[in-house]
Amino acid sequence: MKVELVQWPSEEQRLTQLRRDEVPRLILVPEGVAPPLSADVLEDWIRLPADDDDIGSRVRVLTDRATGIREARVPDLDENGLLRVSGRWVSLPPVEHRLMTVLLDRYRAVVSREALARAGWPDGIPGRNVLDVHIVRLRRRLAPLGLSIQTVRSRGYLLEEGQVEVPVAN
Amino acid sequence: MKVELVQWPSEEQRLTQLRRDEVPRLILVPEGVAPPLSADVLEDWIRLPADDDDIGSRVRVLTDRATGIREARVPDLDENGLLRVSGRWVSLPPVEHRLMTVLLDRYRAVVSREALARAGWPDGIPGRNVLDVHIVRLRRRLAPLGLSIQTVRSRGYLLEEGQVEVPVAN
DNA sequence: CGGCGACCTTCACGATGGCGAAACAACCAC
DNA sequence: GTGGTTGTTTCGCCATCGTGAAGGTCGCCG
Repeated sequence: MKVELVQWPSEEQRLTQLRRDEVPRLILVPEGVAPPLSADVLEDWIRLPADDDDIGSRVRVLTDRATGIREARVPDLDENGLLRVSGRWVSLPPVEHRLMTVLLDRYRAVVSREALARAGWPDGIPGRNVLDVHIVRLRRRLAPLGLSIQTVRSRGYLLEEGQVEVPVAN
Repeated sequence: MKVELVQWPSEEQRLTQLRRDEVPRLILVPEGVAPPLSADVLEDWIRLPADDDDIGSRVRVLTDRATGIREARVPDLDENGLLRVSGRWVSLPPVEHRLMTVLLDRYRAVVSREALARAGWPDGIPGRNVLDVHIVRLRRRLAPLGLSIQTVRSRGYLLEEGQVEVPVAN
């Protein structure tokens, strides 16, 4: 995502526009002029005259933030079992495809084992342990995509992006 | 919330600590030294020598962001025992789930031990010590989320955000 | 002011059960 | 055959929860 450079205060109107459009922007503030203050994380400013490297550093941070926000989106699963997330993809076999459909419907929320069992095996679940095994397999398949399935003990499972829950010592 | 000023690169270790503790910080970068880059919205840097007003401006923005994030920390407990606070979450086992429900109902207010005991064990409390033990466990689980349970001696317990050390006046 | 007792904190231990994961076998598609 | 998918068995870890016990802190009372 491109970062816009804004002259201050001469381009104030353009700044207003960029803020409304949620475009990342770096404001160039001449000596002796007060910078416009905003808590917006997509906005930054720098005092002129400034080193090109310093401008580059701030632009880079703004870019990272913008792409970070952009990539916080829900993964996409099509009817053929192709799961796409941030450019990469994997193909899911039938059972895991059905499981993943439910997990995505309740993205970041808990899905009970019963619901998963019904989705994965509409004609009745074959064994008691099958679900566990398929969760393990699904986990391995999702890991390269930055997705992870968290266990919520005695309640079910939860699909979210990457991070691992902090273990607590007892 | 206080913004910490960090010398770079001499105070690198302190910076690591502040990042982990999610303390807002402004990094002071001498001439000719590359600033540390981070997309963290609670971090900013400024090139030395810097005008006091410019430092003040950046500190202020960081303060605004920190308080904004802090205020967004409204704990949310769902029916599955999932406790969410500002993006992060932990799953609470049945007993702690019931205890937490009462503590959240009376957020920032004192809840008596009797009320907690009734909520946690509707069929009668099994032992005299059980509640204490579960409070300890709940405390450890909440700490990573920035929540803490305070003891009000002979009155009960109180749930609030992040523990603050308050010295006793004499 | 010193000590007692109530209240609170924390650890360690064992029982129980949920869950993870490897290994194996059967099956199917190409 | 070769490789991918699915179900089963089996072993064992570890989270949860109650219990006992060892301090620690604080208020109150003699």
